[in-house]
Parts: sequence; C-alpha cells; structure tokens
Amino acid sequence: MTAGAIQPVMRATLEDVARAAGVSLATVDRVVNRREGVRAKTVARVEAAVAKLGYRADIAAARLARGQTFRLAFVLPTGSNSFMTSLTEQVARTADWLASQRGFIDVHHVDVFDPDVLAGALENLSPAYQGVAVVALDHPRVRAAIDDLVARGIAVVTLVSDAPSSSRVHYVGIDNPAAGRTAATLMGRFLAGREGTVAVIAGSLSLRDHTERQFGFHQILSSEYSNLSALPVIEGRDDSDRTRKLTAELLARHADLRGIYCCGAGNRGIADALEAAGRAREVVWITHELTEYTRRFLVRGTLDAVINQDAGHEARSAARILLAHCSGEPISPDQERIRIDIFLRDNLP
Amino acid sequence: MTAGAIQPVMRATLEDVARAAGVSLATVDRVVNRREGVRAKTVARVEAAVAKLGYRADIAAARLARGQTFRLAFVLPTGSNSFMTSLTEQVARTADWLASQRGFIDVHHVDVFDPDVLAGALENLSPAYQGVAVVALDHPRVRAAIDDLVARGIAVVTLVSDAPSSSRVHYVGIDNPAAGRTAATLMGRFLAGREGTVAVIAGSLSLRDHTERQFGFHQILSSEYSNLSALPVIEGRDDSDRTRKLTAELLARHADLRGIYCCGAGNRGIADALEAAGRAREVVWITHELTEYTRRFLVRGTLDAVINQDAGHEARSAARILLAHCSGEPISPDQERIRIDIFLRDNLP
DNA sequence: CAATTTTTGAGGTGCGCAACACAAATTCTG
DNA sequence: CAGAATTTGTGTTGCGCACCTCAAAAATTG
Repeated sequence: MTAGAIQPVMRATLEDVARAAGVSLATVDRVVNRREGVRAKTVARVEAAVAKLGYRADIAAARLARGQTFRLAFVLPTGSNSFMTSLTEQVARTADWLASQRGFIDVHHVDVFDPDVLAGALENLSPAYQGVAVVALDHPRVRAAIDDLVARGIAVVTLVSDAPSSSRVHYVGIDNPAAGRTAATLMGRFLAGREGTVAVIAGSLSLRDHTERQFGFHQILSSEYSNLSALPVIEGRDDSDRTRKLTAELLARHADLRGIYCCGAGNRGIADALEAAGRAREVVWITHELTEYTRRFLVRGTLDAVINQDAGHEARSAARILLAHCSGEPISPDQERIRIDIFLRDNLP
Repeated sequence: MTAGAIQPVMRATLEDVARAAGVSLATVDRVVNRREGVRAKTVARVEAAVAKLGYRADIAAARLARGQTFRLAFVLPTGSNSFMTSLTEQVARTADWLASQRGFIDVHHVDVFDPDVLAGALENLSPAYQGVAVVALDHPRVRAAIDDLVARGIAVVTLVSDAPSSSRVHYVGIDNPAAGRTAATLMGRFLAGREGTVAVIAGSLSLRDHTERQFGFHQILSSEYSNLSALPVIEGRDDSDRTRKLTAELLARHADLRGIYCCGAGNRGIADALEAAGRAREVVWITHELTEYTRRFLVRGTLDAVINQDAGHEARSAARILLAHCSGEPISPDQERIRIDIFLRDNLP
C-alpha cells in the first residue's frame, strides 16, 4: 500500500510567501495581482516563493475582499415546450446556487424565434450585467446585438442554440450535426438491413439546431444505410396537434415507413398517431430531449431512443463560464463540454 | 417580453437581518447558528426577518471565519487499467479544485481486490480525515472497516464499486444492473432478430460490479431476445493477453457467435482477436468505459458501443458529497446522480 | 420585592485577501 | 553628489461572518 503521507495541511498565505521571498506583503500583492512598479528581479524572487510554497490565492477570501458581485442575465424563450420549461427551472436552481457565490441571475423571457424581438431584448439589456447567456438565433440582427454587447465589455455565451459567427465567448450546447448523426446510426442499426423509408420531422427549418440535426441525420443515413431512404423533411412547428396530423398522414401514405426521426418537439402528437395506428412497436421512433412525456413513451416502448442534452448541466455550465470569464479565471473545457446523451428504456436516470 | 426587473443586487447581511428583526447581531448569530439561550419568540422574529430578506449566509465568508479546512482521503486501486488511471487523474484534478475551497485530498493506492489489504488500509487511515472515498469491495471485513470509520464520525462514500450493506453515506457510481440491461438492449437491437450466440466476458465474478452487469445483461437478453443465447460467462481478469486468447477461442469454436459483451477491461485483447479473425465488422461488440483504446476501436468500427461512467463526474461528485456532509450542507441529488452514458462513434465527446 | 436565572446587547478579534496612502530605501539622472 | 525617479516597506481599512467575553436588561422565582 502506498500512502500519500499526511502532510501539514495548512494553506500557504500571502504572508508566508512574503516571508519566504524576504519581501513585504505589499510587494507580494503587487506581483500576484500584476500591478506596476516591481523590479523584474524581485518579481522572480516572489514567483519562486509562490511556486515553492504552492501558494494559491484563497478565492473565497479574495472575492470577499474585493466585494465582487456578478450580475448575469439569462435570455430564454417564452415558449412552453417541455425542454424549455425544464431549462428555465434549471436556470432558477443555478441562480439559487450562484447566490451563495455572490452572483445574481435575472431571467428574461422573450420570443427568441423572432430575430427582431430577440435582438431588441439584447439591445435593451441593462449595462449593469457583466454576463449574458442567450438562447440565440443565427440571424444578422441577433449577431449584431451580441457583438454589440461584447463590444461593451459584457461576456456573452450562447445557450442550446448558437450564433457561430458572432463574437460570443462560448457556445454551451451540443454539437447538433453530431446529434443527428447519432440518431441516424441508431436508426440504421435498429433497422438492421430492413428496407423502407424514414421520415424526418423538424420543428422549423429556420432553426439552426433543427437544420443541423437533420443534416447530420441525412449525411449518415445516405452514406451508410442505403437500404433506407429518407422522405422530405416535414415541419411540425414543435406543435403536438400538428405533428399528430402529419404523423397520421405519413403512416397512412407510407406502408413501408420504418422509422421516424424527430429533431424537435411535438412528441405527444407523434406518440398518439403511432399508437392510434397500432404501429408503435414496428416503427422505430427516435427523438430529442428527455421530458416527462418522452420518458413515458420510452418506458412504454413506443419510443425507441432519446437523444438528450442535460439542461441542468447547460445552465450551470453557462453560469460557470460567465463567472470565470468575468473574474479572469480559467475554465476546464471537458467539464463544460455538453454531451450528447443517449437514453434507452434501460439507462433512464 | 417579460423582463425580470433589475432589483437592488446587494445581498442581505447578518446586520440587515438584525436591523429588520430589531435585535442585535449577537442574537441573530445565536439563532442562525442554532446556539442556546434565545427565547422562542425572539427566534421566531429573527427567522421571519431572515425569510423576509431572503438572507443566506455567504458561505465563503463563513468558511473563512470558521477557518474550516477539510481533509479527505481517496482510496483507489493500484491496478493500472485505463479506467482506473483516468479516475486517478480526475481525482488529482478534483484535488486541485478543492484546494481553492479549503479542502485537501490525499490519495492512497491499495490493492482493492484483496479484502484484507483494503480493510487494513481503511483501518489504518489517519483519524484526521473528515471524509473518505473508497473504491469498495463488498466483503464482510471491508464492510466492517467502513462501519468503523463511520462510527468514528468519518463520512464514507463508496466510489465506482459499492458495499451496499455498509453504513456508507452515499454510493457514487452507476447502477450496474441497469448498465448491463442497457448493453443487452443495444445488443439485441443491433442484432435485430438474427439468431446465434452471444459471449459475455467479465473481469472476475467476484467483483460485484461485473456480476451485477452480467446479471442485468442476461436478464434482458433471455426475456426479450429469444433469438440469442448467451454462452457461459468467461473470466478475463481484466487482462488483455488473456482476453485475446479467450476471444480467439470463442471465435474459433462458435461460428454462430454474433455478439460479445465485455463487462470489464482487457479490451485491447478482444479487439486484436476480432480483427485477426476478420470478424470485427460482423460481430457486435459492446464494452464498458471510454478510454483512448475503446475510443479508437469505436472510430474504427471494431467496437459498436461503449457504456461509460464519467470518471471526472464521479471524482467531483464524491468530493462534493463528502464536503457537503462534513459541513452539514444539503446536496442536490440529480446533480450527483452518475449517468450511464452510451457512446457510439457519432457522439464521442 | 429582592434574589436569581435567563435572555439580550455591545463590543472585540481574526480569517485571507485587496486596495490604498504614505514613508523609506534604493536606483538612476545630469 | 545632489536631486529626481523608481522601487519597496509599513500600515490601515474593510469584506461578512463565527466565536468569544462581559455587562445590561428582562423574566422568573421564592
């Protein structure tokens, strides 16, 4: 047995560093906080002492002394689909956690599907915010609004849906083309060589994430599963009534329909139609986002797989990244990477 | 657009509460820290003020004032398989993070597969630790050692591998039977009705997690996929040389071998044997833990799916839970729940 | 009502750090 | 080598809280 021997546990303080370097507290402070007016030679001496003692500022004490507080704005859709509801709830929880870290979150609900409204909301945001997380739309006006915020020194992260060409500091969300490819691989493998058609239902093709998903899906399906042919993409507008009708039509029209990939919301409609037609077991259905409904369909066997992004992780990650950015701390990339979760009936959380 | 109006952002302090309740700072302190000697009526007044102002102690300031530091021990296997290496690394990173939260982690490496050695290591642990995370073994001596630590007031969490009947405060790891069921569903669906046999390779059946996984696997395979019959479990001892030989034998002996489920390590051996036999594409192979090797096999198409537990998440979660337990703070269960990740070639992180 | 007990208040200290003012020491100029 | 400029030291304050002491006030008792 190798024991990491029990060492003295006290943290080195600024004072320890000062003593070790043979300089005063003020000088150490100047060095560690990169202030002016210290000779290079002295800087080196202090830095050597820092390294030797393994000094690391107690960030809690530092924040306390600075009296820093952070104000963040989360701009979320007014829409009421399950995923966005869950995201809103997770943002609230994150706010709760952040409050104990001297951070404060205001949530603004806007119609993010209207570029002008969204851009307007961003433009009117109080300059008191140090950071903004926004479920973005990839549109020139929105892009400009984001760039404008960044130019004013406000850190912006895009959440769930990106605006890649803007100057946001980070995108917190999944790789949507990869998510689509994942869905296609599951579809192809679950259908294992059977011939037939596969339908793709998107919310709207003007949504970047839906477009990217169906792009990834088609990419893999056409290159690897020639036994399956994809039907033209249908826009369900994330609305269950509409998807119910559309799915019913699909089922009526295509006797050889083997699979449905839904890269948006409106899942209740799809489930209804599949079950009404009695083809729930036979048709492979894959969709996005784990909600109370998709969970139920999964357990029941109507739904075969869910591609999910963890809303809680996204909310926390956005907050952490904004905070780190504001206080110049580093972030650890692989803790912040949002994974593409696959859920089957068996590995539901 | 609904704007969460910009409110005053200052946190309420103890002094604010004192003023609002019309009592002194000392009394508020007595109430919030549950000290003796305050009339019930006064307690109620203070608590009302706390609620009204939404007062929450600044935990950073509180920790600073208390001068609290935490000492945690992580007891990890000496073994060198990729997953454990990665776990060790993630524990080191967690230690780094924790150091800025006034927490200190010592790592002890022991042969966790020998119950006596493991129990001995736990028994000899310095009483200076406030918390211990251990990759456990479900064995009476180990159980007793854990119970003993808990009896001495040391919080214990089991990590990756549980000792369910002990008095550990938490198990940080995946639901292994569910992981096995997940593997079986993937196997059954990828093979979609084809007839044949499926091999199961475990590290050792005396390891609780491996046993549980193969249990879950068999459960689903036998109840839902009658077209597939499982061969007797093979013990590969997590050793690539051995698994290579065993896999080669399997392939030679069973022309109708359709799938391999490996619920332990030794994946390089399996990959070698599959590729050497030229049956890498045809045989569905599912294994556990995403490592540099399994990632490569996945990309190459030799491996079909990986069931993974996130070592980084586990390390951080164990530390957070121990810390919360030591300082009497609550934990948020769904942030600490370790998920059963499924990785295909397409959703690799 | 005095004596006793319980409750409350006032005040101080220190945790580790940031931020600042000002004096002292050191170096650099002409 | 005086004077100026630069570098370093000393010292203080306060962030929000925990924890302690001692005295004052209030409630309870005989």
